[in-house]
Amino acid sequence: MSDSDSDALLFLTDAQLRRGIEAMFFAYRGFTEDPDRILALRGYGRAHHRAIHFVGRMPGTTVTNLLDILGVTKQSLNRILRTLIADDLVEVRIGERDRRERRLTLTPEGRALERDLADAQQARMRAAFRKAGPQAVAGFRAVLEHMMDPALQRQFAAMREREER
Amino acid sequence: MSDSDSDALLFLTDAQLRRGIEAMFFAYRGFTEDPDRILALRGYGRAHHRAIHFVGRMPGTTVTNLLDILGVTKQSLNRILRTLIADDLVEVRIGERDRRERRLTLTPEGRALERDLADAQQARMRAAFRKAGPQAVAGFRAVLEHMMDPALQRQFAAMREREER
DNA sequence: GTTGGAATGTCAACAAGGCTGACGTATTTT
DNA sequence: AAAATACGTCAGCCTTGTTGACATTCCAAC
Repeated sequence: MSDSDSDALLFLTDAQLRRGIEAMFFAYRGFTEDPDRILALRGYGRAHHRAIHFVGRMPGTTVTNLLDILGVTKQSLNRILRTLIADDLVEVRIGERDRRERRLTLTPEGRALERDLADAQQARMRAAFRKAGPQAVAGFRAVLEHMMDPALQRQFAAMREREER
Repeated sequence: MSDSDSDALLFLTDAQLRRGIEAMFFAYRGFTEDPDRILALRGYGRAHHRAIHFVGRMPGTTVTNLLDILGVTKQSLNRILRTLIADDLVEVRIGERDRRERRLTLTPEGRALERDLADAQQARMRAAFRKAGPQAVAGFRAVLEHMMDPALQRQFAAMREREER
């Protein structure tokens, strides 16, 4: 291996990878902290946040679709969904074309909570993005995308397209 | 605001921030997946991984120090440590200067598991780093650092210095 | 020296939120 | 009519977070 080759690969050393791993761990804590505080006020947890987020993002989604995205069992999701429906944050309608499906949407109250949570989480993300600059943000996202499982990468790409429409 | 200003801030739109948030969520799943499989074989969870990782990184650390880094209650950590000690992965020595302290180190067996876990997690990180390139990796780390809480940022910087010695 | 407070760590009990397995009920597809 | 799909639910388990009560040790003030 030539000197320039090994130079070019210096960012792949064990030490560098370990730094990446630890950065990921510490940053994720910051990432969840602010919404966690809001959720705690209402006796909810992160699972509720995830459900609210993705129902808000894809209104009219089905339970099965949500299961794929969240990567939990239906029993687990059902428990959370049950409380959200009981608390009138999520609304269920029987599918029109296929009446086995349950179409999920946020109620006005659900949208309000979704905004609160998103605002809190986005504030920190915005600050980090601004301090790091656009180039860094592009890199941040590139690395994260490559770190996902292929199936999730596709999910992610699909959401991006939904965004652009 | 001039056109060039608004152009420069395009990476801070709500849509971009949302993409960042979702990327973070999906990527973290990938990030934990591979070690999770190894841990499951021995009946351990992520909490065990975190403890093993940081004890390996800072041999002779105390319980309190570990608590600061992991951000859980001492009761929670204690339960995990108890199993790791019983399974002979972590060794405890009473502090020499202050006999209230418990100094933690990995046993040879603990180091072996630590390496297995690190190898699994690093493999994915290395692949992502390589595909994204050195510039992206720098950006990735810059954004993550700015996303941490200030206290954790300091912890992170301290570990980096330890690295460089 | 003794004593009282602070720091360190342990044990017990509880809750959230994952999981598996089994089963029931509509509804659609074949 | 039979098979497959979408969803809900009951029961029970595990990990890992929490709070509360308690034991040990150190240190500093008296």
